[in-house]
Amino acid sequence: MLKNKRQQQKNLTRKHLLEIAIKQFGETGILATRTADIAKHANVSHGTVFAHFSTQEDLLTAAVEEFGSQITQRLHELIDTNSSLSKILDAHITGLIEFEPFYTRLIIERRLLPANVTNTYVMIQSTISFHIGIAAQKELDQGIVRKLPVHLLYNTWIGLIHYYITNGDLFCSSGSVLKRYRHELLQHYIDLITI
Amino acid sequence: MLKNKRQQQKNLTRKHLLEIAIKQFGETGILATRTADIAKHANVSHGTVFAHFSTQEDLLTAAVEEFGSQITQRLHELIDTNSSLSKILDAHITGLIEFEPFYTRLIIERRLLPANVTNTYVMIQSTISFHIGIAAQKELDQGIVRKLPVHLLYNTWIGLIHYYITNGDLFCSSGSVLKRYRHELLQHYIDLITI
DNA sequence: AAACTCATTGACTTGTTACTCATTATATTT
DNA sequence: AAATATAATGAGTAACAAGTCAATGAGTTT
Repeated sequence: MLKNKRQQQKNLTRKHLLEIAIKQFGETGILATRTADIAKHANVSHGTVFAHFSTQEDLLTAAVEEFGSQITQRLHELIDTNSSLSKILDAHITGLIEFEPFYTRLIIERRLLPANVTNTYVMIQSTISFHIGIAAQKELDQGIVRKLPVHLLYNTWIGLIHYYITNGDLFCSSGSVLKRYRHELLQHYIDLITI
Repeated sequence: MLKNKRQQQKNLTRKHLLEIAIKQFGETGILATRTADIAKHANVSHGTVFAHFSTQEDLLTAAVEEFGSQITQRLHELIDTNSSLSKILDAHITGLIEFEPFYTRLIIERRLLPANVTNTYVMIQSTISFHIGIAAQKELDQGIVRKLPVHLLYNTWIGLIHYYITNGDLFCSSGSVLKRYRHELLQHYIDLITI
């Protein structure tokens, strides 16, 4: 399949547009990025964008889904199912750091974006919540972790991480908030939930 | 001062515009609310908006500042300085609930708004962080609360609350997330931090 | 190699919205 | 009461950005 030059080229352009879109969304913000910006950075004409995606929303949806499958795949690779909770949380942060620019924009802007973006957001969260849930329950049974509802343990962790990400401008003027605070946050959270 | 009819009227219109703006921002979203919407709901012409505020950003800034002083004043009224940490957190939620629509939009959209909005945001957070800090330290000294850095105790609380607010669409389809989860969240947080 | 297909182009159209300004009506001053 | 000042009006302007489409030229088919 795709042996013919035209199809290959078209497919390549599409992939390239998505790649550039993800990059631009991360740098400029999702809502603030214009279709013309993406075209320019991808070295194609403005019209080409609409030859591949019928509307801006289509492009956005495709980019978010592409991002979603990339990050969930990476998280799956990073997480060892039999690890301790602490190791899983550490892997979680490692994964987020690799995708930090876009991930940051996604959690900041999600509520202002088309509804279908939420599907991807939920998928990403489910990926990690599943593993955290299992590890937390295990350590809870072993008496390592305090007796608290698993979903609240999870929400507390995500809440803390997202709080630092969404307020990254206040926590550090430039650079990655996650890199800077990962150890402090992980240590604090573990201290908090262990008996 | 302001004895003359014209000045009174002008001042009244200005206050009314701010009031309507805050209401509309809460209902429609801050970025999604157009100057024409505010004019319409305030029953004034579109031009009148610009007779009072030279730009949309000016209006936004004034509205956010007005909101900030209202909510911080109310929080001060609600918080009893000598209360337990639990009571202070409860008062905090009570205060947020009274201003929930706008507060929700503010924490969702803050990063996309003009920089000066952040000043008000920080002021609101400082108000509550001050009281929580004192109460937490007190209970920490009394051995009621686990030995953890106060700023992390605070960030965990705010992170949890903000997580529920910003993901309100996922936690409950309509109505106030804070009303629905206040007891669960407060109970969980107290369980988490007490020895 | 001629006919045809289609990815790409970029100037153009359309819709939106912040902001302007000459005009009007009403209050204040002389 | 006449002259003046100004709050409010709303039709009009300008800028921006998404989306369109006839033209182009390279690739594919016959």
